[in-house]
Formats: sequence, C-alpha cells, structure tokens
Amino acid sequence: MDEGQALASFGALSQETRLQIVRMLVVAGPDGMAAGAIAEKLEVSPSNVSFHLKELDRAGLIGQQRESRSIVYTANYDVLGGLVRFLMEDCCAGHPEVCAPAAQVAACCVPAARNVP
Amino acid sequence: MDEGQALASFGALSQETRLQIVRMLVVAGPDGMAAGAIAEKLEVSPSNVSFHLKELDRAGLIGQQRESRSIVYTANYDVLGGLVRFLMEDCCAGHPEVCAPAAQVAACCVPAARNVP
DNA sequence: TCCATATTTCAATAATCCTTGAAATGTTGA
DNA sequence: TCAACATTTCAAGGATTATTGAAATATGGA
Repeated sequence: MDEGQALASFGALSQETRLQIVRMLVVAGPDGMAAGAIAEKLEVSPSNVSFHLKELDRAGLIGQQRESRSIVYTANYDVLGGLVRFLMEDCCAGHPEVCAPAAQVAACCVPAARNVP
Repeated sequence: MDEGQALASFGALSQETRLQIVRMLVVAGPDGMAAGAIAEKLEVSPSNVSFHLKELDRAGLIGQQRESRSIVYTANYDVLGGLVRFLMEDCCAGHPEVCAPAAQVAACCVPAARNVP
C-alpha cells in the first residue's frame, strides 16, 4: 500500500456511517451483507447507504457482487491488512522500540505471536 | 481506543499534509521536530502547517512542547498503536483467519513474532 | 407483460473542511 | 526596551463532502 492508497483509506474510514459499515462487514465475514440489510441495521436511508458504499468501494475497502435482486458487499481484508501494515511500517522506519506495544495486538490473531516482550 | 477516537484519528490522517507530518514525526522519534522545520521540509506555509498541527493535536496523534522560541511536536505512539489495535481487533471479532496476514507485520517490530504461520 | 422489490443515480441544499494572508502572541538576544 | 524570530490566530473565500427525496435501473416472480 502506498501513501495515496492509505490516504484514500483513511478518508473513507473517517465518516461514522462508513466506519460502522466496514466494522459490520468485517464481522459478517466472507458472506457479506446486502445493501438493504446494512441500511436497516444502521437506520440509514437506502440512498445514503448507497452513497457511502460507493465511497468505500472507490477506496477499495469493500467489494460487491450481485446476488439475485440484492447487491452483497464484503470487506476487503487485504486492503485493511495493508492499512495496518502501512501504519506499522512507518512506525518501524524510525524507532522500532516505540511501536512494539502495537505488535502485541497480533496476539489476538496468531497464537505464535502471544506473550511478546 | 473507542470508535469515536478512531473516527477522529482517521479524519486527522485523511489529509495529505497531515499524513506526511505524522510520518515525519514518527521517523523523527522522541526528539520531534519544530513547526518551522516541518513547514520548510513539506514546503507548506507556516500558518497552514499550524492549522494541520492543531488538527493532529486535537485528535491526540501528536504532542507539543515549547523549546525556546520553537514549538516542538512529537508523534504520539500510544495513540498510533491504539489505532492499529482498533483495526485488528475489529478484524478478529469476526473472522480471525482472514486478518492473520496483517499480524505478520508485527515481525518488523518484535523478533518473537517473526515467522508466524 | 406487469408489478413489487432492491438498489442506484441525480440534483439541490446544507455542512464541513482547506487555504490564504494579515495581524497578534510569545521569546530571545542586543 | 527594541527588533527579529517562531508560531499561532483570525476572517474570508473557495473547495470538497454529506444529506435528502424523487426518479431511474435492474431483477424475479405472478
């Protein structure tokens, strides 16, 4: 991920409804959620949720696929992971010791990373 | 870090000049950089850099301290680490397997986390 | 084909954010 | 104290972004 893409990602995530959408889709997993279901759960109008979904799609944070009458959206884990990497690599570029605490987060995903010093 | 703080952080990082400032300060380390030095390096007017520094400060991403005539800014590594954690915990909340790749980033900071599966 | 469903698009308005340059604040050394 | 330096504050304007509701598009079933 380059700086331009990170900028777009941060911009996309800097709006409450969009951040909530991404969090919902991350939890929803590969099955994703239909636009209507997202709108209903967040109590936002269909046209408004559509606007924000388009923004998230432009930033590459989500993907979409038509499924019968619905359009199902899914989180793009690669891009989200790339954003994490971008933040941490920047950190390491200068002073590795100060960003070590952030590395502990890895413990929640990868058992081998547990109990880092 | 709660959702509100993450939202503020994303907003602060979603502007090119501000993202560049944060990256510079992260690399600069605990010594930080004076406002003037930042402005000069990024070729931005003093008043404009001051505007963005204030935004970053409001979001908690940087700190400041007067040093003689200059005001020296430093990155807030805790908050940046908290942002990484926020992104990854969200990820883990649903489907740990999809965010494992992001955990590999930890290898750049903590030797113990190297070679994760 | 026709209707209901699901979603997007569009135009208009409102709200927020960024930039600019001039003036104000605080600091140091002569 | 005064002048030069470093930075911030302020107001105005321009630019971008968000919200709304109505109309358009696409799909599936009677």
